[in-house]
Amino acid sequence: MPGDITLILPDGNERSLPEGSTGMTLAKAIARSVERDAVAVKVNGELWDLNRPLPERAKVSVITAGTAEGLAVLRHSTAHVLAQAVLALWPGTRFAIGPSIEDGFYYDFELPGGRHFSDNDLEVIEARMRQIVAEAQPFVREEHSIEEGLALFAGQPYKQEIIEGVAQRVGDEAITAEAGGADGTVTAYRNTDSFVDLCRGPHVPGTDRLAHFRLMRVAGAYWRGDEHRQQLQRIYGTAFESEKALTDHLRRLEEAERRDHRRLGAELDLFSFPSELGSGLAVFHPKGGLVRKIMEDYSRRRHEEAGYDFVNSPHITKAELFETSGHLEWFAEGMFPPMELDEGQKYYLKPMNCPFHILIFKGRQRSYRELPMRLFEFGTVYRYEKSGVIHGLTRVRGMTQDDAHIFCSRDQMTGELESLLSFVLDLLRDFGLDDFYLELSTKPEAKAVGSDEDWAEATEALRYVASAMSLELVMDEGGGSFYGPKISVQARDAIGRTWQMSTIQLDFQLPQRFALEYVGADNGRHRPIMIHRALFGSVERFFAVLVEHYGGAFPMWLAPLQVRVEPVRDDHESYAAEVGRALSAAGLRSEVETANEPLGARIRRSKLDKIPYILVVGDADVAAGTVGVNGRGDTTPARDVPLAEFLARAATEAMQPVRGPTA
RNA sequence: GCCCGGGUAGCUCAGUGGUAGAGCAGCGCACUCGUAAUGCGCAGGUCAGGGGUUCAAAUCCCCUCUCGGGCUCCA
Repeated sequence: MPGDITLILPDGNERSLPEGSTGMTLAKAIARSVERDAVAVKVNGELWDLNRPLPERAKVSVITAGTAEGLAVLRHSTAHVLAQAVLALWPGTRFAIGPSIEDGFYYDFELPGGRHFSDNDLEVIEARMRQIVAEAQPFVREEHSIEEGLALFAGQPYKQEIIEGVAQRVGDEAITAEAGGADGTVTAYRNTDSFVDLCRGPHVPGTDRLAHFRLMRVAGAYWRGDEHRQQLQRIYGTAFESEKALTDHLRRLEEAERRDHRRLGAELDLFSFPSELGSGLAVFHPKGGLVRKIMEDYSRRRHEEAGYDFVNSPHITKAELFETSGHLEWFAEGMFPPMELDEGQKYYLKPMNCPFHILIFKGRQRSYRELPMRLFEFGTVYRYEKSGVIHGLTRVRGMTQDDAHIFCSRDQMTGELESLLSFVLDLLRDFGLDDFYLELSTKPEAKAVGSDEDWAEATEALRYVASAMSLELVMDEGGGSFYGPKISVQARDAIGRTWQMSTIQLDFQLPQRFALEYVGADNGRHRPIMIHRALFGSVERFFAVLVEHYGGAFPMWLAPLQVRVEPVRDDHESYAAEVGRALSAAGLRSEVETANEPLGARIRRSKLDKIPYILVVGDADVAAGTVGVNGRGDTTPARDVPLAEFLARAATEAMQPVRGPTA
C-alpha cells in the first residue's frame, strides 16, 4: 500500500506498517504481550526508543523487559528516576553518570556542601522514586548542539565535561554512551520541565514502566574511576521486569550471604582472623585445618601420580634473589618491605615461589633426560595487599599456593600444557566444581619483560591448548603478569558466581634472567622454558570457594566430622560407644555424644553443624544391632538400619574421588 | 591507598551525656528423653585501643587498629 513502510523482522519475514509507525506500533502489531513488555526496539542493530518513527526496510526487533538488553534499558531508565529523586530532594546536587551494570544500576552524585548519603536516605529516595513512577512521566528524547548542551547543563560540571568529551570526539565509548551522538550533537532525555539528563538512550516510554526496583547501598566512587579526582557518592540499585524477578534476585543475594565463607567460617568454627595478627592474616581452627589437610593430602596424591617432585623452600630470602628475578623491579609494591640484618643485608618475605624452584633446577647441570622437571610445593607466600582490597580468605596477605614450576624444552611445551590443563580440570571436578570457562591474559601494556616475539609465541601456545579444551575462552587483554601470559580457569559455583581458580603461566623470561640451561641430546646447551601453575590458586581461596560452593555442607570425604552418634537415654551410651568404635574401624570420622540433653536439642545442634549423618540409637537399636540414620538433607530419618549396612554405605560415600591420572 | 559506614559478653544485637543490658553459646545442678531449642542457677565487658572536652563519656571531638561496602589493583 502507498504510505506504508516495510520492516524486516528477526525471522526474516517482512511486515508492512503505515508510514510513521514506531517501535510501539510494531510491538502492538505483534502481540498484546509484546506491547506490554516492550522497552525499546532494535533498529539495524541499534537500540531505539519505542516512539521514534521507523525507517523504511529497517531490520527491527522489539526488545522486551525480560531480556538482557531489555533489562539494561529498564535499569538505565530507573537510574534516571533515581537522579531525578536525588536532585529534587537535595537541590544543588551535581550528578555525574548512571549506567546499568550487571544485576542493576548506579548513579554518582556530588551532594551540596560535601554532604554524603546514609542508609536512611535510601528509604527517602526510594519513596520519592515511587512517586515519580506513579506520575507516569514520559521520557522525551531531545537533540542539542554542543553549545545548547553546555547551556542546558549549566552548573553541572560533570555533565559539561562529558559534553566536552563528545565535542572533542574522544571516541571513547564510555563518553558517547552517556551523551549520545558522535556527530557534534548530544542527546538528552527529559522527564519533566525541571528534570532532564544527558543520555544516549534509549529509554522506556514512561516512568510507569519501572515498578520493580530497589535501592541497595551507598558507596564512594571516584569520578571517572580516577583516584586522583573527586570522590562522588554512588547509589547502587537494581530493577527487574517483574516483582517476582526482583524478589528472586533478592533471595539469591540472601542465599549468597548465607553461604558467605566469612560467616560460615565463624559459625562452623573453621578459621578466624585474630586482629592481633593484622589484616589479611588467617588462622585455621581444628575443623578448618582438617578440611584443609584433606584437600592438601588429596592434592599431593594427585601430583605424585602426575609425575611431580616435591620440594620445599624458606619464607624469606636475601634481596639478591628478587633482584635477579625482576620481582623487585616489577612486583615491589606487592611485597612487604625488607628487613635489614647482618650489616645492611636486606631480606624479603617471598611473594612467589618461582625463584626458589629455579635455584633447585639450577643446582647442578641438567640433562634433557630430566625434562620435563616438575617441582611442586605448598609454598606460603606473603604479599602486601592494599588495606582496602583484603577480603575474607579470598584476598589475604599471607597464603599458601599449591605451586609448581615445570621446566621443559620448547618441544615439550605444548604437550605439557595440554596434559596440565586436563589435570587441572580433573582436579577441580574432583572437588565438585564442573562449570568452567578459560581466560587468556596477554602482555601488560606497561609492566612486562621480554621481547614481543617471545610473548607472541607463548600467548599462541596457550591459546592453542585453551581452544582445544572445548571450553568457552575469553580474552583478558593486558592482564598477564610481568614475565608471561597466562590462562586462568574460572569456575562457576553452585549459585552461579564465578571465581578465578587455577592459573597457568608460560614464561621465557625467568629462565633467561637466571641463565638456566640443560644439555640436549645434541650435546649442546639449551634454555628450558618454564610453566608456572597453581591449581587451587591459593589454598585459602580455594577453601573459601568450597565453603561457599557447598554452603558449609561439605561432602562426606571433605567433612571434618562425618557422623555423630546420639544415644536416646544414658543407658544407651555404651552401645553408642560401640557404634563409635565400629565407625572408627571403618575409617569414618565420628563423635559420640552423651544423653545429657533432650534428643531434639542435640539433633538440632548437629544439623546446624551440617554434619552428614546423625545416628540415633535407643532401645530397639541396642536389641537389634541397628542404628537410626538421620542424613543431612533428610526430612524423615530411617529407623532400624543394620549397623553393617550403614557402615558399608558411609564408607563408600566417604571415599576420595578416584579419577586417577589422566590417560 | 582513597571514600563512606561500622566495632558494646564467645556469637547476634539493644542502649544519644548520669550505676552497662537481652537472646543464643559456656559452666553448674536437676531432668533420661526416638529425630531441629527441657528447666533453674552462675559466670562472662578497660563498651576495639589511645588521647581530648565535661562535674560526669559506650554516647561528643581527634588519632590509631580492625571489619564491612565500594573505587583503584590481584591467587
